[in-house]
Amino acid sequence: MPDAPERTTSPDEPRFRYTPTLAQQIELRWQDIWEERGTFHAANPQGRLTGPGGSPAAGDPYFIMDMFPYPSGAGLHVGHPLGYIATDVTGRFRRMRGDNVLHALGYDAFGLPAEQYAVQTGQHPRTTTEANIGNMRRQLRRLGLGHDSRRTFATIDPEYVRWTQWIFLQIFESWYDADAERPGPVTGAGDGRGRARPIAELRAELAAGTRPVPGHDGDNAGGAVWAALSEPEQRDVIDGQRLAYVDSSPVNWCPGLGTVLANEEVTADGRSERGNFPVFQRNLRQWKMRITAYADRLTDDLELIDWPEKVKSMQRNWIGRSTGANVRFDVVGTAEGDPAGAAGSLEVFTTRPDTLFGATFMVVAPEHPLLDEVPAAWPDGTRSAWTGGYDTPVEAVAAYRREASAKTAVERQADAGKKTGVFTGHLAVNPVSGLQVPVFTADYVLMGYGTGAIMAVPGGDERDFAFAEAYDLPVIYTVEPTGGLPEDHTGAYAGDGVAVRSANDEISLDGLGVVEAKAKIIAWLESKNIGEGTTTYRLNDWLFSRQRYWGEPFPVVWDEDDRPVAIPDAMLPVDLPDVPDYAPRTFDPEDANSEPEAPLGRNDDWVHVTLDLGDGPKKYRRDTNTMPNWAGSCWYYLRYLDPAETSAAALPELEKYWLGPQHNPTSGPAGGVDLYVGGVEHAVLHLLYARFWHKVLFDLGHVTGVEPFGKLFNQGYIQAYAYTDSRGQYVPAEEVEGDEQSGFTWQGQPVNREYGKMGKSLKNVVTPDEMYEQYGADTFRVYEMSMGPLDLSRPWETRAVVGSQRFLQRLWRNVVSEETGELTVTDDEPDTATLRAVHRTIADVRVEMENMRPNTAIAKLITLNNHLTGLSAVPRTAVEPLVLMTAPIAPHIAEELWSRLGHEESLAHAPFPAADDQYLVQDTVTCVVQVQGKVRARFEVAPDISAEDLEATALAEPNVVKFLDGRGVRKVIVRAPKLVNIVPA
RNA sequence: GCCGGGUUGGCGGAACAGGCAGACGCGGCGCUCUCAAAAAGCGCUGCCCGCGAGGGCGUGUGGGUUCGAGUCCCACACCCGGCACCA
Repeated sequence: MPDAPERTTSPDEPRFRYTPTLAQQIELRWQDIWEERGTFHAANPQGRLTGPGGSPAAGDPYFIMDMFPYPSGAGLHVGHPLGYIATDVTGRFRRMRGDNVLHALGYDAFGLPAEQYAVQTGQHPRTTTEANIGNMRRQLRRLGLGHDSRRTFATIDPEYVRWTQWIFLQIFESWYDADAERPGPVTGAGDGRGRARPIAELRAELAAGTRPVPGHDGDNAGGAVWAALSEPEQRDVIDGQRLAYVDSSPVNWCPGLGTVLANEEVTADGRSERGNFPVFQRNLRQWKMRITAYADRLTDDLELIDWPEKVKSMQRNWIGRSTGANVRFDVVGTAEGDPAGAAGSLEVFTTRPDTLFGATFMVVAPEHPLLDEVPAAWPDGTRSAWTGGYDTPVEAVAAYRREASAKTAVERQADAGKKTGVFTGHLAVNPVSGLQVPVFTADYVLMGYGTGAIMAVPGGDERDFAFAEAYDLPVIYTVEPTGGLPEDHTGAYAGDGVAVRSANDEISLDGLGVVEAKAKIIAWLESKNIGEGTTTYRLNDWLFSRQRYWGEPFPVVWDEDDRPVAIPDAMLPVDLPDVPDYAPRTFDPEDANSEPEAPLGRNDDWVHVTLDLGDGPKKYRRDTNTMPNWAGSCWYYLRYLDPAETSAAALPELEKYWLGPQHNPTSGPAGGVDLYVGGVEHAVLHLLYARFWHKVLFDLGHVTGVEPFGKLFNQGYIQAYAYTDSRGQYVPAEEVEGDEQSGFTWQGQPVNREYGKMGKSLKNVVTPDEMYEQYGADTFRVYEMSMGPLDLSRPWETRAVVGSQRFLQRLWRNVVSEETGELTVTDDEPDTATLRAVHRTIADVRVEMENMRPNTAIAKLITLNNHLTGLSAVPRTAVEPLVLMTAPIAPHIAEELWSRLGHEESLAHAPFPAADDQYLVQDTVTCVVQVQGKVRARFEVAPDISAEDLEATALAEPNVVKFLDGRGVRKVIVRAPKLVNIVPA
């Protein structure tokens, strides 16, 4: 039986009780008043955006931001607004403290789900997306968020797209000069060198001959080498240096979605994060961004920002910096009739160059180019176990490569640890020992990391050891702990120790520790020009194109030589064309050999154009890719400064004021948004990409700080229980009865409880609209904020919401008569106990709010409110501070009470109460007496009691005497006035 | 395996800097008001023993430091999240 006692106003309920109906009236009215008065308008230091009533900027700028929503068609559930309420509470608090608070909300509206939803409903994505934004705006407005409505926008707005494309072109028209001096803070081991510079400067330096021509030998003095190149050759050189570039390399192709994806959008088991389709590695010509040029700065500058350690470490891991050396091994032609002859050299990356003497074989990834040619016959000494049963290396390698490419990421992962591989027939020369070592190919070496080849040191690496064991390869231990390895030692030794067996005629590492040995061998390798110290990253360049309709078109056309040409700024934005069909061309998810087909290519008139880009009308082909939806979220914080600005993405003066380094007392040297709240799911996606773009913009002089987000806060998620019946079907959660002890039932039958997300299919969704209806927005806000600390995930429990409602009802009743609606407060002086309670609460609530702990702030407000409830009459001077302190959390009821208390101005800008110290001192405090650490007595004493008096009083306590039980006193610890601890003899 | 976070009543959670464990809320129990119920108000509510005064136990487990440990140190177990054959 559903038990749903609808809580509506019953006839005999007092007329002026704070009911859901009244709450709703109050809330809607104040929302209109705020909007009319522009209460939450933040004032820019200059220009058209001013504060409430046209006021100029005053107070410290404080920029607070949410990760903006993606307007899906599903609507909101009660979990979504959690972060928005939290930022609103903080913003309202800071505003009352006198800060100039910038808080607004835009919409992240391009992307796959919006497109899929549109395809499903058969409407244009713009239509459905705009409808979704409208719906979401309505639901959020009802929450009473104190946003500056003049500053909202969506990433699909043509003016916004224009600047997204402009930033793309800034990146396209830049290159990374690793030697250029860089302004701004120096972090990590960095030398403050390396920054993006305009391509025009590169071209000028190449022409002037002050810089060698990349990829072309010869002395470019006077620009001779450069001048000798043809114009197309020059353009190829330039295009190869751009921070946004097109190249053909292995990318993630997802036939099920019909698009390529960035590494960050592919899960560890090789599937698309969205849709969970298989992803295949394919060589395709695609746009990339040279994020790897920023790998060091992206790692090191994490020191400058106040972010959760978890997110910082996820970014560090993702970038995956490791230092070591590249070492080149000569590869020898071996068998007679080997067509390859001397096959040149094989370069490996190692973090342990000090173990070079222990390299007894080598391994290259199956995709490694060395395998394109292998010896025709097995060299002498080839063991049968190495050949995989094939007669020639050619067959063996071909078979292994086939096998490896057919393996999915899942299989590859499942096989991790189990070593497979095959001898390639190649032999290489260990440059320090002179030994010829066999070159294997095995899939435990990845082409995408380092050089795709390793020197295998089975004595020092577990994986190499496992391979050596499987293929019967020699093991040399070159590092031993002091005292040597035990007789029965088996497996690799990867621990600390000193080098042994590591000497030749020219160099000896023996006796050196790992660190010293590394330095020495690197110096030696460099002197012989067979290797050098280097740093490698797990991070790869960011794949930036998508074969989708619903995204920003690239502001680039291709000329008749098939080289990219930027669209001039004045011709931006490049709008999305009308196409007959905007659905992506998707394929059988398993069909790795399908080819991406961009929907923008379906409009010939749009694709093939004649444009005058400054050198007369010419024929061009437009780029038919679109940008990933991360593009819009990479810079939206800048647009809040003034979304209507037409001369720049963001005006420098505004950027400096709101985002620059030290723009307020708590802003750090990197500057950035003062508080950025959102879920942790974007740790290596949006948050990494946005930092990258920001650094490019910094290098090019468009922003003054090196980081976009000074402080990041990850809010927890609201979870919910879901229930399944005996067949495993979900049943409506709101109709389930019972509890943990008695068990849960639905319509009389026992059901199973699960804990997790809220979702339609789980039949446990609770919507904000239901909460507005049944309790009002203020109660909903109080409940969400009181559930626990903001960074913790916790279960939603609708029946507990009533506690928050009772609090507000009691607060209402402390000011207004439920019977008559008249004000009930008195102008009498509060008694001392009340004054103390008020000022204690003020002092505490300030601290809790400063530290973003609304849950404990609410607890203290409730305590004060309950104290006032117990009084025969509530003094105005006691309840007014309470109303003000409640305002950030429950703003509507607070405004209403404030206005009924006779104040004409909104309290949104009223000063937050300040505690008067004289009421914070108690005239008595409770002293606790412990005997051996256990509390045995307590009594009231004056706060300034002397240690001697306190000790004497404590020792005289009857219960203390009883527990001392005649034993003497060994020691007395006195912490006047609160504690005495007596240690018996 | 590595990295990050966590484990406190029936439930969500408090506890500043090592000093009264369990604030506040939900739920539960009792009382007041009421013809009755709801709402509201008041009181109690960690577990165990005891009529009571009171006592014993108690913050995942085991040890340690300390006059005193939820808090600090060591070891372990379990849970959540991330990464994972990254050379």
